[in-house]
Amino acid sequence: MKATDARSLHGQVVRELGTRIVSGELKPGDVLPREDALAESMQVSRNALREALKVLSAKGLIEARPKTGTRIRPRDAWNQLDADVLSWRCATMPTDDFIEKLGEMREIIEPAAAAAAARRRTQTQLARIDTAYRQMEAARDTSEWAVADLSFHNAVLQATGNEMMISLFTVIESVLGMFFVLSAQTAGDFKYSLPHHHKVLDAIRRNQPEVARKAMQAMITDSRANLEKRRKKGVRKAS
Amino acid sequence: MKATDARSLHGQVVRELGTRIVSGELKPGDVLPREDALAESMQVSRNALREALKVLSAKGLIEARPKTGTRIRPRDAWNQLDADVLSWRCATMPTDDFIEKLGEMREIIEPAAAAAAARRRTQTQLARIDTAYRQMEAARDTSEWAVADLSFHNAVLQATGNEMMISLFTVIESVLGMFFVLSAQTAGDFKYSLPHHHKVLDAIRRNQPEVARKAMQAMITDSRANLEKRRKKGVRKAS
DNA sequence: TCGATGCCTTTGTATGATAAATTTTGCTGG
DNA sequence: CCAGCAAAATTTATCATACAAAGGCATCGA
Repeated sequence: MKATDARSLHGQVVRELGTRIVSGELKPGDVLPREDALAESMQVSRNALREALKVLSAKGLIEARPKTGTRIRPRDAWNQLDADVLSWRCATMPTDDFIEKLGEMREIIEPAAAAAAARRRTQTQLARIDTAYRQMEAARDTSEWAVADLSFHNAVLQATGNEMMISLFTVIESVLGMFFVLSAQTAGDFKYSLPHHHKVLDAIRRNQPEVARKAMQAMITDSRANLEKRRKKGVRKAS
Repeated sequence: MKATDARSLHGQVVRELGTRIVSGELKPGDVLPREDALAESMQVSRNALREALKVLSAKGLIEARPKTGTRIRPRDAWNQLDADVLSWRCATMPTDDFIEKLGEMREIIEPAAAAAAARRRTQTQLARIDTAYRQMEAARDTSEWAVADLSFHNAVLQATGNEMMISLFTVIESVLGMFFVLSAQTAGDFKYSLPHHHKVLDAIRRNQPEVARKAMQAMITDSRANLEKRRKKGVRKAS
């Protein structure tokens, strides 16, 4: 769940090349310069560069072969659910299209997760969701709200007990991240979704899967509509 | 989507250490031997080892810090949707619990994907699904059926046009892989799910999202029941 | 024209050395 | 005896260089 360490040198190289690829500055099919040349141009040893290339290769962004060189792989080979890839996309390409897709993913994942959580949550897991909810209640600004909100949705995913579901938190994280950015300007009633969260919490507490699913579904539908509204109001080049 | 190349040396190291970690032979919290010692014990250079460690680190399996050493991260930090991690789990830990979770994921993803595909598929994408269906029809043995089945479900995911959905194909791949292994013994009517697939194809062709969703849902429910049945019949230690 | 063989470029692997970071230890002063 | 700071030791991080292997390209021959 943790992004690659940006402090280390090869971490910086990963981030640099990764963003260049994801942003489209380096297109699929392009071949990178030779390793020693690229290493020199980035002011790192070939060794550090190679470690970075291996990481990018693990994310499906590139592929290296002797003699042929290292080339960018097609977009559908990328590990689109990787935490770094998602964050790089969010950082460089907040197109309407991408936001829409993120919302779609969320709408698939979270209601199902809420239902599963209502079915199988342990006492401890419920307590964690409850704690997050209270922190949302107590939040005094958008920043506090943001971390509490993330905690809430993370706790719901945790309560499913399905580790693959939990790994999908990276997607939810991206969605909420975009939302917070876009709603930072209109800092008015940032707690408006509290009732929705309460319904979800309550349904999970009472072990009512279908109620939890519907409540979560309603919350997300509302959230997407809200996002759409703010996006239209906000400053944008293309109409 | 492609697993790490096992031909290269560091690829072998990744696989070796990865399976040892995922299988539980190396437990979370354990610290690996020092890099030079580990490199020597695995008969590779420290360089190749480090590249492997970086890849495992990118998958969230390990974390390295100076002086402290390299240690196995807790399971919920692992990138459970990574193609390699999934395949290593399938190879070493086909517990009932894990199969159940895979089925749950599939039941969440595929109906939603079918609905989205029915809504947005292009002509070309539909053609690809159709082609896969015909290959399933024409399959003469379980092996041919397996590749065609994978093609079909992959084509449906592709037709959603959502790249994150497409990346989830790794999960479906794992589920079907397990299914094929378990159903290899009873090679009787391997085409029994053909009508289900036809309904899905038809609904997607006619742009009927809810019909497609229900058809896919029915297919998966049936598939899970079937898997459960075979699993009980099969040779197992624990009842 | 086709095919095989040798060369050449690029990634893959190995080795040794130095830097940086962090924990531990030990020293000093109160 | 304890607190706090400084030095040391250990481990990863980075660098530099050399050689091996693989894959394409050209050349040469039939």
